[in-house]
Amino acid sequence: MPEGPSIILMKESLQPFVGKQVTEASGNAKFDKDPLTGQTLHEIRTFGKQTYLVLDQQAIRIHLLMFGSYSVDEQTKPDKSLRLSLIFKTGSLYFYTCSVKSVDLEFLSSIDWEADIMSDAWNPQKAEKKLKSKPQMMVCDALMDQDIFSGVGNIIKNEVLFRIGVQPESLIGNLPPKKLKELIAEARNYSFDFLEWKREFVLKKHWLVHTKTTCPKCGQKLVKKQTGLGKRRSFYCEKDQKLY
DNA sequence: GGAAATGTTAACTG
DNA sequence: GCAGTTAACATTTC
Repeated sequence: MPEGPSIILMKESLQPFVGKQVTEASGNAKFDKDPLTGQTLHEIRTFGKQTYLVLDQQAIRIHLLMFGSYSVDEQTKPDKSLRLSLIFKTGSLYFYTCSVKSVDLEFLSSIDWEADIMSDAWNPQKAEKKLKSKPQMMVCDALMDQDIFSGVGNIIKNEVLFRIGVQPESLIGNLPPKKLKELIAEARNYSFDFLEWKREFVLKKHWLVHTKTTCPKCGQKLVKKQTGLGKRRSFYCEKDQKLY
C-alpha cells in the first residue's frame, strides 16, 4: 500500500493518539519494547515513506515496505505476525509486516525534511540542485531516489513521466530546464492527486499508464520494461514520451 | 499454484 | 575497502 501519500493517510489515522500515554507495548519487533510503556506520544512525523512516532525518550521509525499494514482499535485478536502494538487507554495501534526501529530523538534533526515530497517544507529549488548534480542519472531512478523525492514510489514515477511526456530512460542532464522544472512540479502535484484519490478509494481508476497496456492518448501499445539501476518496471508510450 | 509487485537493507561478488 | 549486484524479507493479487 505504501507510497508517500498513503503514509499521510496513516498519519491521519494515528493522530488521535497524540498526547496519550502508552500503557502496553508488544509484538515481534527486534528491540526492547518495555521502555515504551509509560511514555507519551508527542507527535507523528512522516518523512517520505517513513513514519516516526515521537515519544518522551525515543522515536519509533516505521516503514511499511512493500506489504506493510496497520490497523487502529482492532477487534479481532492480533496473531503472531504482529510486529508492534501500542495500547493506550483510549485505543490501540497495530502494525504488521513492516520495518520497525527505535531511533534517538536526535536522529530526527538529522533528517532533510525539505526532501519530503508531501511536506510543507518541500523545497523544489533544492531538488533541482540535487538533480543537476547528477546529470548521468536516468529520470526513472531520479524520481525513485528517496534523498531527492522522498515519498515517490513506482506508481507515482510512471504516472508523472507520462504526464510530462518524458521517457523513463532519459538522462537528467539531457532534459531542457523547463522539463526539469516540470518533473519536479509534477512529482509533487501528482502525489497530492494520488492522496485524494487514495482517500476516496478511486486511485486505480485514475491510473493512465501504470499496469496498463495501451496509451490513453494515442491508443498505441504501451511499452512495459524494467528500467534504470533500480530495475523497476516502467510503463510508457514510445510515441507520447520523448527520450532525451 | 506460480509469478509478480506500491520497497529497503544485508550480504554477497569482483 | 569500494562499487555494483543479488538475496532476503513477506503478503496480496492476478
